[in-house]
Amino acid sequence: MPAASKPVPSVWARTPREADQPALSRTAIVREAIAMLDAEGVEALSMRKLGARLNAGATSLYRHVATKDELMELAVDEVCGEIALPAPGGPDWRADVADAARSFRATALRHPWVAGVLGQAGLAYLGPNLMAFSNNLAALFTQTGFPQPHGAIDTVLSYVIGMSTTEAAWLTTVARSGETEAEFVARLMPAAREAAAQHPDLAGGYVDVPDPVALRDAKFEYGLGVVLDGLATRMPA
Amino acid sequence: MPAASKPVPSVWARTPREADQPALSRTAIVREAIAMLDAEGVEALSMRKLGARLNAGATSLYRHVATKDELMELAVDEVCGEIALPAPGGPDWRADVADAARSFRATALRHPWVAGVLGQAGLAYLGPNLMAFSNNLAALFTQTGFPQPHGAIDTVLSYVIGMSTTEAAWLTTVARSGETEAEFVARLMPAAREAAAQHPDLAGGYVDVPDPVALRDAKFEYGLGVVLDGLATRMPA
DNA sequence: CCGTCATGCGTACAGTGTGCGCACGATAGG
DNA sequence: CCTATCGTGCGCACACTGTACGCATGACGG
Repeated sequence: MPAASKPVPSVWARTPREADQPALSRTAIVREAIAMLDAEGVEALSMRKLGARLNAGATSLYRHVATKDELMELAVDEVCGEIALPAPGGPDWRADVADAARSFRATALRHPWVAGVLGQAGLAYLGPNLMAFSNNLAALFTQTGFPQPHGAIDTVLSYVIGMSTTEAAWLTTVARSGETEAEFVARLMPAAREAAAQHPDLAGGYVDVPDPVALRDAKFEYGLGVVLDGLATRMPA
Repeated sequence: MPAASKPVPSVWARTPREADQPALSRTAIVREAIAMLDAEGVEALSMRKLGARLNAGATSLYRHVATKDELMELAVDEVCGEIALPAPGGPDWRADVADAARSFRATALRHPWVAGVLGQAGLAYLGPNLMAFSNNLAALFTQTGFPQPHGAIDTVLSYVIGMSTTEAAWLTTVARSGETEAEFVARLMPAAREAAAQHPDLAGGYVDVPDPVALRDAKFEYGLGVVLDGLATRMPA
């Protein structure tokens, strides 16, 4: 019988589809992709592994998602939905912009892959949540009569994306080491100091840090203050 | 004769190694890798294609380079060597920092892959040229008695990296379209305007741009001015 | 009851990074 | 001069990637 060449041992033993599973859906796929990205980073996400986590084959995902790049775009936008948007028109534009920036950083650090992907994609991602964030930032400036709102948006966004990308990359490296951030810093310090010996003006950056998290927070706040001060000088009285 | 099973048709017909070729070397590999990255972007670089361009097999490269990641690190640092470093201690720290920032942006746009790779790697890249650039920036601040030089460095770097990454991603998208930047902008404008209809505060950003290159230059200069102004308020008189 | 259709999956293809071991030319030691 | 060693390049192989194609299955509307 040529039918015996089929890999199925018997037609009668077929499992009649596990219908209790919520089946595949675009939102479920995106949700699980984000979970994988958060846990293992961007290069650990493959369509096969993602399918396996959803009790599905790799190619089944393509019924709901055109391509892996599209999936990444959806994941990025989904994560951007976590950014808190301050209500525009408040009395203190400075505080509102700062809150938006902090919220962006916080979600970028919660999902350490998103800043890098977002930066590399540039303006190609036009998802609703990302657009809403940009628009919110714009509203914060326009509604207070800022002269060049688009320059202000790009300036704030560039600073925040640049800082968050660098920070997220650092956190990824730390996470891969399996140590706490403080341990990792302590272990790297001698090598860094030796490398900085050739570059005396950098040496001041390699002092002992008792609380690396607080230091990163302070660095971000410092730069944010610088940017906002610079913008404040361009705000008419 | 079992020797006939060898793929070599005859031992006597063997080419005696083309010794005129400059042979493989780490610097030649890195140089050619940069050329490929500039021409076709980061996802078009494969060890096999790179080997082929050097008249070599893929695995031959591994005699000179431990891994592809290491090759990328070498390429990034090599490119960072193109950044012009202003002499520290000049009378106008503002102009010097601005020159360093402009030079960084210029090389990042000449090699549109480098900003993204650099951002994603964070502080993991400690090549000499990158260290020299950081140190130069540090020297520009320390030698003028700036109070928090490391905060200033991180602020400027974050802004410049963020802006350059976004710009480079945009340029990559434009290049892949095969059109000029002006054509590409014109073609995208209707879609962008329609998308911005839902986001009225963004609408002002989608006006006709006669000269996109000049507009990007102006945007960069605006943000750079903002950052430097913010830093200037922290400089003691 | 019988198409039609959306959905999942098995197979396959071209391509990736890279470990392994062999073959070769040059070079040094007897 | 012969021989042992060594650096270099390469062929092969492995595990893995994204994704195109076509079939099987069950749900659903006529």
